[in-house]
Amino acid sequence: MIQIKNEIAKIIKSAVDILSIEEIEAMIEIPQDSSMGDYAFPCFKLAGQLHKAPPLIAAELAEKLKADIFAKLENVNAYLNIFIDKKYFVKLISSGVVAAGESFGNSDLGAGRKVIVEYSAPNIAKPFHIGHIRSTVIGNSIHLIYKALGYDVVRINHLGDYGTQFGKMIVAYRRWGSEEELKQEPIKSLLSYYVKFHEEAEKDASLEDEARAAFARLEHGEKEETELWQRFRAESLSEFRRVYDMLGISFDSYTGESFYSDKMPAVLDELRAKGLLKESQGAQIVELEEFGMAPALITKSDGSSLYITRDLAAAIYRKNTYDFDKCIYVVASQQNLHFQQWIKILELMGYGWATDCVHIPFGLISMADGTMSTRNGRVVFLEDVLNKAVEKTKEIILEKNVNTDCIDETASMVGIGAVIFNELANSRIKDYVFKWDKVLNFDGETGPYVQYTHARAASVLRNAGFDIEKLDLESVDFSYITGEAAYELAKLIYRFPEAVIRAGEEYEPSVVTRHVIEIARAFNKFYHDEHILAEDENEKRAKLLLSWAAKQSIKNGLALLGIRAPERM
RNA sequence: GCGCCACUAGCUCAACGGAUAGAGUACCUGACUACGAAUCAGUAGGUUGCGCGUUCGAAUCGCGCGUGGCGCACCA
Repeated sequence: MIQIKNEIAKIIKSAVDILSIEEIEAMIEIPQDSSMGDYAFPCFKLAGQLHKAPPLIAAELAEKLKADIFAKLENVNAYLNIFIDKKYFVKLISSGVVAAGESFGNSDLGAGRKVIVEYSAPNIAKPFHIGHIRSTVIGNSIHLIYKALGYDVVRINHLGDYGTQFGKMIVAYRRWGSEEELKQEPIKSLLSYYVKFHEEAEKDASLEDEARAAFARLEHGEKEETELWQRFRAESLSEFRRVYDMLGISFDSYTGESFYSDKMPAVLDELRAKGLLKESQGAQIVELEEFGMAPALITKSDGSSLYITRDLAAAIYRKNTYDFDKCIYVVASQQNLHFQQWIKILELMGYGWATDCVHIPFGLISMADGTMSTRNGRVVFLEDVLNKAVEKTKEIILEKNVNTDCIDETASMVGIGAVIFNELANSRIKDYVFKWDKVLNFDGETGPYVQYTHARAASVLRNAGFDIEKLDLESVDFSYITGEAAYELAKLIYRFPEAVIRAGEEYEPSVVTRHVIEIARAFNKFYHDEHILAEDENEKRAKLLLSWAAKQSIKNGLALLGIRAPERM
């Protein structure tokens, strides 16, 4: 599809040749109010070199520039306001979407480049709770966005399947657990043992030492501990898979922390050989004071490993295995310091590719009565949230008497879509408090609103018997698209690919979410203001094509968020 | 104490250093005899936490302060 900004930049450059096309393009903006043009070029920066007042420059440009794609040029103060020929614009977007179809919004920016996205990474033997939704859903969307940008993407679920917590679990199971319980309700039982452990550890601190010892034995490969750990791991994984299936999420690799346990000695040797390791209070550390950071603890005084050690091993392993161009870690902002230390250590080890590793943090989800905590059982299970959302959707469908023969599937699409959409609607860095009425709200800027818009467009196209395959594009007369609402919709569709690129650059799925909302809102206004199934065949054909383009854009946008778009709901 | 992050309408949030700071929600009001009312439209709502600076121009950049969150050695 033709890049209008680039076209404008070329035309401006031909008149004032003091900036590069890229610089001009970066200066071109989109006015908030479309009465000030489809695009605008502020002339302040030219003033110095041209020795003229900005408004004068703008006026001269408005006078001087001529091109077929311009309907009108105006100058308001220092701005050159550019109005694109509507017919040209609408034709451009409609044919662009038709040509691209399912891949409208995609590009080849990342062709030939490999990206790893690490996300979700729940702790085995703990329930999958609402706090895990962020990494899971944000990471999944980032992977989809990078894929759309043409990158070769590898999805890794770095399971939290190792560490002292398993020592705790083993101790707790031995003391208070039973084979019987574990068989019947594996996750709930494991959670109760974990909670019990922390209750008891409050009274008896020696339990913590016992847990560390149990983990040390696990790390040494002792049979009994290993068997228990494997048991816990298998039970948890099958539970996680159930939730991933509901969300429609999968991974290329489930190599968690335990996978790297046998790769750590080599890392330790390397750190030692490079003179980075230092003993302190019986533990091995890397001193980072000169970089303004607390020292990083590499191994505990009992010799067992820590999180950061495994992350170092994992990064090196991944570089060797995948030779990535970029490795994206979608992990909570609480771990900012950890990632700063970790990346600094990789740098100190002499790995230039350390800068290709990026931590993408996100804010905290808390409960109204405090931080979410597995230890004291104050959690909301993600599966319960998804089920409730589906249930509520089903009630609404039945109430509205929707014409669909697959109520359950639609309810699942919309209910789960609502939860995902809600999660991806805001900037990922924002903290928020979990509230049932918020996650179950289907009015306003929500997933169901966007999906409804898609279904509505589908309905009009269905009623008209519109078939894009049989449409002769040349026969469509876009001069029938005259309304302001139609034109605003066309502009938003045109800009969808730019939103995808920006979302990728900023690792920010909400950029796509918001753009999809904008398209949906514009379509609804268009739908309301104008009669699509017009008497005049030519008018109808043009409007149907625009509707089809809107529907396709919404569908593609939702797909990048990991949400399906129903034909009816 | 030190570090990182956040702070915009009653609430939840937008806004490539650019024009009169925008949506949703809640309150009030209007529109289903055209294609789906899970919709659309209107009224009202602001000293962008505070101060100083940089700039032709600051919600946005810098410095200082305030409030809140998170982190800071054997958890992950």
